[in-house]
Amino acid sequence: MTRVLLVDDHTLFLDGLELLLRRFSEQFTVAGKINEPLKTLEFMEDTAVDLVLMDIEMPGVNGVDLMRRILSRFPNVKVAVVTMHDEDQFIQEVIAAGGHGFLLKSWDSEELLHKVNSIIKGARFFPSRKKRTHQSEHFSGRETEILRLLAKGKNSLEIAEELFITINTVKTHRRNMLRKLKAANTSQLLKFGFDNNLI
Amino acid sequence: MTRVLLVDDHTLFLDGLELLLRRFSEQFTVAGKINEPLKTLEFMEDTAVDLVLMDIEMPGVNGVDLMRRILSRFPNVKVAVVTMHDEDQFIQEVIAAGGHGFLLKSWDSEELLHKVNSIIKGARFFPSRKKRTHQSEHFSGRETEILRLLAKGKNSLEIAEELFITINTVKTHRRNMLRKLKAANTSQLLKFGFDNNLI
DNA sequence: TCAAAAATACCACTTAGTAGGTATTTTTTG
DNA sequence: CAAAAAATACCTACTAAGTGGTATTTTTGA
Repeated sequence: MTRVLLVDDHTLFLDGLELLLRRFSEQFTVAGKINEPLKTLEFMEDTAVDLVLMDIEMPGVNGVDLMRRILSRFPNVKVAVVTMHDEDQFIQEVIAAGGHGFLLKSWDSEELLHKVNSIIKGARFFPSRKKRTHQSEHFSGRETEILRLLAKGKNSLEIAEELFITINTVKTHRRNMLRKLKAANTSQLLKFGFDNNLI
Repeated sequence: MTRVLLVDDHTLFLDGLELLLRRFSEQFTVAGKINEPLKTLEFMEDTAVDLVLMDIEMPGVNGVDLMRRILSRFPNVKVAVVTMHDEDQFIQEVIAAGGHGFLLKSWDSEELLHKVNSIIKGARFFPSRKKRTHQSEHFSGRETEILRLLAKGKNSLEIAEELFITINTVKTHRRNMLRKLKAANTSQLLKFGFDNNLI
């Protein structure tokens, strides 16, 4: 018997997952459904669970951070993310935080349940990174740094002064980022940055 | 007895809403759950429904357009949107399309069910626009529309062509947005848009 | 109905960004 | 160590963005 704790700011997600777990398998009990992510640890102090399924994009809460705290306080609990978007940045962070899986809300019931089962049995599941490598060669450290300053609204000259380099260098970095993304302008670059949580 | 049709690309949403409707009220039957939005009309030709609850942000499908087609073919059916984001742009479009309500997935079960009940009884429900005026200061509908196109990486000329206005007008709108935000460039504007869920 | 807000439009000018090429130095890594 | 990747830098030319001013028409809300 696997006791599952569901954490999401969306009631519908909580209900949906509960129904899914109950309908397709006798193996699971829903130990709790938590609407306010910050109360997760508090709940777990009182109630034993084997698996936490949590969203990662929740208002006012850093999902990865919460996951880290859960794993640090309860090292034997398995924690998997169930989320809307399969963004590489998140996936990497969840792996780094020691999470046990990265599942997508868009999957059908069967696939979702199959992955959850694998995780219970000790497997870890993460989407392959193929998307990222074919989507873009990734940005270097300096490039990402400049991207973040762009997102703050700085222009090339301001960035140059802040990084103690010339405006020529900043322009070269910007051009290289645009080329890598096949983007025509900074707006597309910023959208990529926001979507992939680089900013 | 109200026959409800659920339309969403996310299985979890379909299951969640079904559970919600069944648990809290005897009044509803789920006439169908549709995972592929394009098959909605086909389904409705065969099966009578009283209320359609549909997502509006679905890949490859224009939700507002689908709503329009449903209402045009079945004028007596009530159609409400249930979605993640309460973007004013969408709300206005749904109102214009003749929809009966705009509900948020983030609401708790009680609130959601209450609104659905009101809609069944003939009410129409849309989030007040107060939030917009206080949240995003003062961007007009047209301004927000242009902001979204900017976030897609379009330049002024492309936006002008898409909206059938001149580039001068686009530039005026952009200038007005920058002025309202006291922003010096489009990057700051985009950051504001992303941070405030306008994009 | 009437004033305010929004949407539309044009001109002239300055500044910043984009595109192409090229090249050196530093750092990383197999 | 040697090759590859990253960071640095400069040049020219062209394009798009941003600034300031002004004005008309349309829509909205009290």
